[in-house]
Parts: sequence; C-alpha cells; structure tokens
Amino acid sequence: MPSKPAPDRERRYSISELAAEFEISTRTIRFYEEKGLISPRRSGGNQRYYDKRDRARLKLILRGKRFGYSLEEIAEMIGMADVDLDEAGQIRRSLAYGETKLAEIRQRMDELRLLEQDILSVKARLIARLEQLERGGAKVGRGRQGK
Amino acid sequence: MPSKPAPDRERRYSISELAAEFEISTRTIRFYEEKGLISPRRSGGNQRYYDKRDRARLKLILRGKRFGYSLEEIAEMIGMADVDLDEAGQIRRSLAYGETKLAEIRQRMDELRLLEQDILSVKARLIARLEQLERGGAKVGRGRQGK
DNA sequence: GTTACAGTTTACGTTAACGTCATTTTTCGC
DNA sequence: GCGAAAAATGACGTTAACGTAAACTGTAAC
Repeated sequence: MPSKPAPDRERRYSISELAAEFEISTRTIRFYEEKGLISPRRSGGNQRYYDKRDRARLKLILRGKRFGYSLEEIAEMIGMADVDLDEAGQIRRSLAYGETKLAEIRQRMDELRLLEQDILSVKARLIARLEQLERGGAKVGRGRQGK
Repeated sequence: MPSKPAPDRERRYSISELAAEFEISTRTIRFYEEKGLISPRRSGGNQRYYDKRDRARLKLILRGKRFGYSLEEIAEMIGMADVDLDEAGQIRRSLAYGETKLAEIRQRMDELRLLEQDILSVKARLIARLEQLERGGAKVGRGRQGK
C-alpha cells in the first residue's frame, strides 16, 4: 500500500488566464476575492494562482450571476459548498439549505418555461398580423408608443 | 351582426395595487415608466391607471429581472413585444429577434440544469461525509477558509 | 542585467436601480 | 365641502458591482 497517492501536479491558472477564458476583467476576479467568494493561493512573489477548484468556483459565481443572484446570495450558496466539512450538525444545516436552493432552482425552471410561452405567444400574434398584412388587410392596434 | 363587440369594461389597477401585488414599491413602477418599459394611461386628474396588458408587462419585467437581465435588455425584449404592428418588414425583424431570445432562454434552461447538478453533487459529498462521521471516521479536508 | 509585460495594492470614479424626503394635487368617505 | 389617504413630481441619496488610473513589484525573454 503506497503511503501517498501522489498530489498529481495540478494545473495552475494565472489571473489573466481565467479572465480571458471567462471574458471578465482581472479586476472583477480580484473583486470577487475581496468579497470572499474565492481565495486563491499565492505563489512566491505574492502572485495569485488558481487551481481546478477555484476555476469551478468562478464558473459557479458567473452562472449564479446570469440568474440574477447578487454576489451576496452567491456567497451564501458557496458558503454551503465550502463548509469544508466540520461538524455533523453543520453539515445537516447545509443540506437543508441546499434543499431550499434546489426548490428555488426548480421554480426558476418553471418560470423560464413561462417566459418562453410569453415570447411564443407574441410570436404567434406577430405571425398572424403578418399574414393579415399579406392578404391586404389594414387594421390599427392601440397605437400607444413608449418612446 | 352587432356593430361593435362592446369594449368589455376592462379591469383597472392603481399603482399601489400593482405595487402590493408584486411586492415592489410604487417608485419602482414609476421608474420603469421613466425608462420606457411601461406606459400606463392617465385618468382625469393625471393619475396613472394600468390595464391587463400593463400588468402582464410588469410581470414580464420582473420575470426578466429574476433571470439577471438588465432593464435595458428587457426594454429590447419588450420593444419586440410592443412593435404595435406597423410594417411587415418591422415584424419580420422582430420575429428574428424573438428567435434569438428563444435560443437564449433554452440555453438558460440547460444552465439551470447544470446548476442543479452542481448543487446535487455538493449534496452527495456532504451526505457521504456525514455517513463517514457517523461511522466514527475523522479526516480533514484542505481547510482553506474564505473568511 | 535590463526591458517589457503581467501582477499587486490603493484609491477614487461610474452606472444601474432604485430609496427617501419634501411639496403639491387628486381622490374618496362622510 | 372637508380631512385623510393616495398619487404626482422633483431632487438628492445610496448601494452593488465593477472601471480606471497611479505607483510599485515580480517574472520571463533575451
């Protein structure tokens, strides 16, 4: 039985590498760190280095943002993903929190379906109107413009 | 054949009614109007009155927000929902725009599924750790805290 | 070693999306 | 017709989420 599984020389990312990959600024990444959302290690002369997990973390943050979560909310989510395993009680609490989030996500899915329906029905209306126009009909709507 | 289908006395909402229903402030609603997102009619002494369509509009705005769209982006979406039927060319353009949005929405759905997977996998890890704890095992993770 | 580029910290600036008065009108119940 | 509640308008304040500039340090190629 080998004493250690060999730490497997993990891939390291510089801040600008990640910035380029996710199309955000380095400032943004440092900002997330200020807010406690990521905590990369420093190498030699005080430079940040990101590993696989940090990268996944960043991905999660951006994904959360795309769904309208604030950084603070994301921090909570991550707090859950980050408990770094302590006490059983803590873990149970985190599991409960996770359930809440899952429920939220499922509701979001339903809402997305609704949004899709909204747009589809607008589409239908437009197509109908278009066909009417092509048949030479002329009719005016409410004519209220939001300019 | 009756000359007119009778305009069907539509339900009217005051600004505070809508604010209460959607749990936002009246200021917010007026703000959306400033930005051209809604344009309610005024009744008698200059007061805003919202009809069914305005209400649906507001709903759409809030839904959009929950998905991280900015008001400006939502305005675009709505621009589409609002063309108020002019020329056939315009309509075709709007239809194309709608297709883009639909594609976006479908991608969002995929992402939501990914987010769900993220959380589910965290959950699995936590449960595994919990069971280990209950069997009396003790092991420490990386122990990096983002405080 | 030096030069040029990438990274670090500090600090002030900016923008979107409202919040919060203060003041003036309207509306509504009596 | 009147007082209280609701609405309108205008103006300034606030917060989150970065942008931007300056001044310094580390790192990589030659």
